[in-house]
Amino acid sequence: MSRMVTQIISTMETQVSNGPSGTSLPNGPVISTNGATDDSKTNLIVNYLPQNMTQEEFKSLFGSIGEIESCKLVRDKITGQSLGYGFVNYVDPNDADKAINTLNGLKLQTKTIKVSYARPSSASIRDANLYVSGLPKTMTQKDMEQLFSQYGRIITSRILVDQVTAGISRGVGFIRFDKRNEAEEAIKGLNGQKPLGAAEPITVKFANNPSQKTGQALLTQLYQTAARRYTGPLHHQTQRFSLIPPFGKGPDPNNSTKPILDNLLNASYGVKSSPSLLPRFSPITIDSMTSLAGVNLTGPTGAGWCIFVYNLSPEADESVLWQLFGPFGAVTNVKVIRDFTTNKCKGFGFVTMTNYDEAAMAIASLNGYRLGDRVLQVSFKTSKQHKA
DNA sequence: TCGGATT
Repeated sequence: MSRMVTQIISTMETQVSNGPSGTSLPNGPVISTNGATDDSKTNLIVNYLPQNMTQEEFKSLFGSIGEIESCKLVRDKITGQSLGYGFVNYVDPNDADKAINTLNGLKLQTKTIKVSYARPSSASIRDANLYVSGLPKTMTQKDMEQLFSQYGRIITSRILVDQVTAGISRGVGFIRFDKRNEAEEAIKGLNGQKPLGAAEPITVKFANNPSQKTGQALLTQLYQTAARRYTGPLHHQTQRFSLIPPFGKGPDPNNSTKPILDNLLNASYGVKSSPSLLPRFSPITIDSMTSLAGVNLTGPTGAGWCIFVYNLSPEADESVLWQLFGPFGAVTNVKVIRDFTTNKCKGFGFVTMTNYDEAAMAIASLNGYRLGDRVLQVSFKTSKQHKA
């Protein structure tokens, strides 16, 4: 990769300013009487950035609004992976306001970015984000906020919803408090407790960093994107498995916009590779973010299409699922269900794929596929364990 | 023979 090595930024939600010039320019930073800069009207936090957006793309997008004093895409200290958020400090408060008005809610790939004023940097607001699971499906975001608000000021909250069933709660969500100690109190008070009228207790814990996809999921998506760019969809394995024609050829009555959106829906902004046998991955910089800005992605934006895989051997592991499903398209997650005590596979697992047609092709091809001495049963996951 | 979930 020839890309300039971007700095690895700590996981702290802090903005390190390049510092004021020391003189007060007409549109320059506001200097308070004690000499500290007041960034409250110029400094923005940007959330839900696409996983592979680069510092350069980030700066390019927000620089299109006005002069930037400093900006940072926040990355994992160890892996260098984007944590999906960043800070932009404008010179002119009017530009900060303009950025919120024009860029908040912008859809980029599968994300809808959030642009808002950043809170002043402080140690006490770090690690104040909670992950909540086991929520009753009927509980709304407002209900959840009400439950948690007794412990402090809530900055953000969210309940994750199922993409296919049009917004049914997945029973998990997030609550970010203003202060870490408020979050700690909420864990003490609510973890393992049953909300009023709920049948099951909820789990409340500190959240992981955003978008911590497995490295393998990222690699798989990169591979898919790169390979398809030059050879079209991988169908060598499809042909081995079935007589179904390769997908991606000819009109697709179910999704006529797919070719246009293909690059955006997949993991990369763009991957160029030499047309050799082994793909090389060298990200390219797109010239203008405006090409992305005009596109509104439609359809599922959530987890993807969940596939149930039955009749795996007790020894099966995640890698077999990656190998089986990866050739059909973008796989975002695989899971082998294991017995808690023996740690052996219970005979089934799940695979999540981004695109419906690829998931359908994988199912059509892999259902009935013989893996060792077993015949797999593969289908879309049902919502409940009842049979048809 | 259909989990656990990480914006």
